[in-house]
Amino acid sequence: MRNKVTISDLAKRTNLSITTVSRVLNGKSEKYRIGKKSQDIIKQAAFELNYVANHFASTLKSGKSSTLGLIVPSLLNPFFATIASKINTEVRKYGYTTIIAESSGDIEVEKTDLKQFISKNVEGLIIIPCGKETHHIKSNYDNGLPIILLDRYLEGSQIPYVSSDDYEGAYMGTKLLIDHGHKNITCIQGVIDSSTNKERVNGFKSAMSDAGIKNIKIVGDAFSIENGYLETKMLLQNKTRPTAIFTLGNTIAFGCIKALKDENVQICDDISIITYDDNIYLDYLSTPITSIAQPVDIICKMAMKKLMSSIREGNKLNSSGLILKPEIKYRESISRISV
Amino acid sequence: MRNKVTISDLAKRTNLSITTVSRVLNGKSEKYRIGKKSQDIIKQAAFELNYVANHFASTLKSGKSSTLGLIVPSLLNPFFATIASKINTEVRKYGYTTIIAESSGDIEVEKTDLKQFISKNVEGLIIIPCGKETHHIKSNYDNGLPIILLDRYLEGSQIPYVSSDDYEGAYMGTKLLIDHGHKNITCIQGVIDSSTNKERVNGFKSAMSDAGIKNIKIVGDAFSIENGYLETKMLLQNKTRPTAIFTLGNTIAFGCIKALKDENVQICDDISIITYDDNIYLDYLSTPITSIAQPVDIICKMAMKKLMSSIREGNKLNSSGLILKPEIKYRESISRISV
DNA sequence: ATTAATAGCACAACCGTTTGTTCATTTTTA
DNA sequence: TAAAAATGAACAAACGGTTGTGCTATTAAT
Repeated sequence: MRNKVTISDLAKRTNLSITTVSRVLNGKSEKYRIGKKSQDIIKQAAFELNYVANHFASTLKSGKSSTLGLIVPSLLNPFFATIASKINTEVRKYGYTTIIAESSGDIEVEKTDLKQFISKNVEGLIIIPCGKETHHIKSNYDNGLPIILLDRYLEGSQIPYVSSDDYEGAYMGTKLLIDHGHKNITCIQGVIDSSTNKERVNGFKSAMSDAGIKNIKIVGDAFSIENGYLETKMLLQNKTRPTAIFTLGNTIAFGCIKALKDENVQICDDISIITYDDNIYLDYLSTPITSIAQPVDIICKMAMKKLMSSIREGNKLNSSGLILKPEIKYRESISRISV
Repeated sequence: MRNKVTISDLAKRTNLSITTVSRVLNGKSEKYRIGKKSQDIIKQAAFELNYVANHFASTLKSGKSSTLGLIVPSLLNPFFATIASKINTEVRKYGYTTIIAESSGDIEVEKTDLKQFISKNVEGLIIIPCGKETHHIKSNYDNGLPIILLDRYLEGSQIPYVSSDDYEGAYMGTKLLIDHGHKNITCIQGVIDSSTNKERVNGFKSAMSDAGIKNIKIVGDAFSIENGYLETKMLLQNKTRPTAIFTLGNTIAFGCIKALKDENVQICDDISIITYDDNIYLDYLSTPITSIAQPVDIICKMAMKKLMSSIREGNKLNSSGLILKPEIKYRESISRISV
């Protein structure tokens, strides 16, 4: 089996002590006054032997793992994959490493993942929670582990989060539809328990009420293609079809689009569509779909900034949420209808 | 700061030795004849204190990290994100954990990632190599670390891989175009150095030659939307446009589609398209694009099977490649033209 | 009633680092 | 020139587990 070169190999080779080698390699030569010559010898040897410190040993001793844990529902969803990727590159800038886990939307898996992360001494956690259960997260947060929630927050948990203003976004989207003359709008929602969904639904409702529209229809229960597909299929059975559909997530949107296609309903011409969450592929569709885009990039950067400062300065993250403004990506899926 | 409960906390609490606690918690009670009563006491205590073994300490001692490293070019590309997700869930079944790194297509990053993985004692590596450089990987492989390449292989490296038959796939795709009467076909390729690309290009060429077509046009140099976009734009400038385009990757395809749209060229009617790599979104396009789909699921499962057996039995992976058959996903982007 | 076997558990070394402290030299200061 | 300060490097104790081996009480065998 492979035999890794250890710090003591370097010590032997250079005729210096393990201590000295460690210090040089950790950039503490100054602090401990290691001679320039010794430094060079050690560095050279480390290079020649291609030495890489055993991460476990150093972490065990120092307690610093330089590792952050990220839990996302699924990488299959491009929205989350994008977040994972951005967080990943962002983390790298700080000299940290990310370990990624997928909860598959299963709270039990999320708990297991969390435990694994803890056992790996992660210094901080970025979580897109998949349920409304908060205890497993909260207990670690209360214990002093820096944690930040992304995209969704956990009600009443006091755990800091960064997300965009889902209420506002949904309000904007709905208003856009209304301003185009739509009154008969159906909203296809995602996981009912999620904060994200709740906010969006509220935004939708408010916009409708504010416009004096009484008939508020909300259907669905999952952020999935299937949900979008099924609900749309059912919608199309109704005697009076809606003139517009607001899907609260891009997977839902794609399911909806599929159903519309199945039934030969023209997007925009027959039914207008707007969806929450942008997705690059929305642009390539037969009819490009207008969307409410979250500033994913900023969200990730902000989250990392907060998290890292908490880790570095050891100050507890203030439990407030940071909410960014979403924006509309105008495309061609909304028609203007006259009453 | 959070103070984790350690094994010695359990020992104290149960009035048993650290040794005994460790053995019980590791399921070695039988082997070391620990009394039933002690077992219960220990398990109970562990449960109550929510004990999680320090992963670093145990790995350090045992050498077994139960961790696999996965390096993909980028999670932004749904194809790779899918692989990451599948590998991730597959690995979980084996009781292992995956750590994911993105090389961003940068060989230097790939090297750094690799080093990090090594320092984390990964027991095995799954890599989608981004370049043609092989040394950093090969040296670890030769050292006895189980490594398996996915999707692409490294020429002359003898490192085992699992991929689909790119030559065959490209041949099939090209033939499909030819069978529909196309002769003037342009192929937009990806990274020229990659094995994947080479095989596909060869498959394309062979199919063309076999059909007696002399005029073989190949352009492009990256698996990116931009490359697809730019090359297509240029193609459209030519006096005689091709009647069909074969894009060698789905990102390229999307770039191509965008360009076509820009120039108001109708897919299928004006120019036929087929692309390598399936993508769920290909189905939602104005004209659904026919593709050569790799059996991603099987590829991931096979790779894991090989890798795990090598890790478990300690037998060196035989350096052969496993090549699976791709298949055509028929959609609506190819027109039949008469000569 | 002895001795041998077995059950039940603890000792202590070790995994590869980090780090407070100590020790020996050399240089500076008075 | 003796004492103080600065320089350069090593000792040894952790970190939190794992594991070969040894020790003591029972129980079984003779």
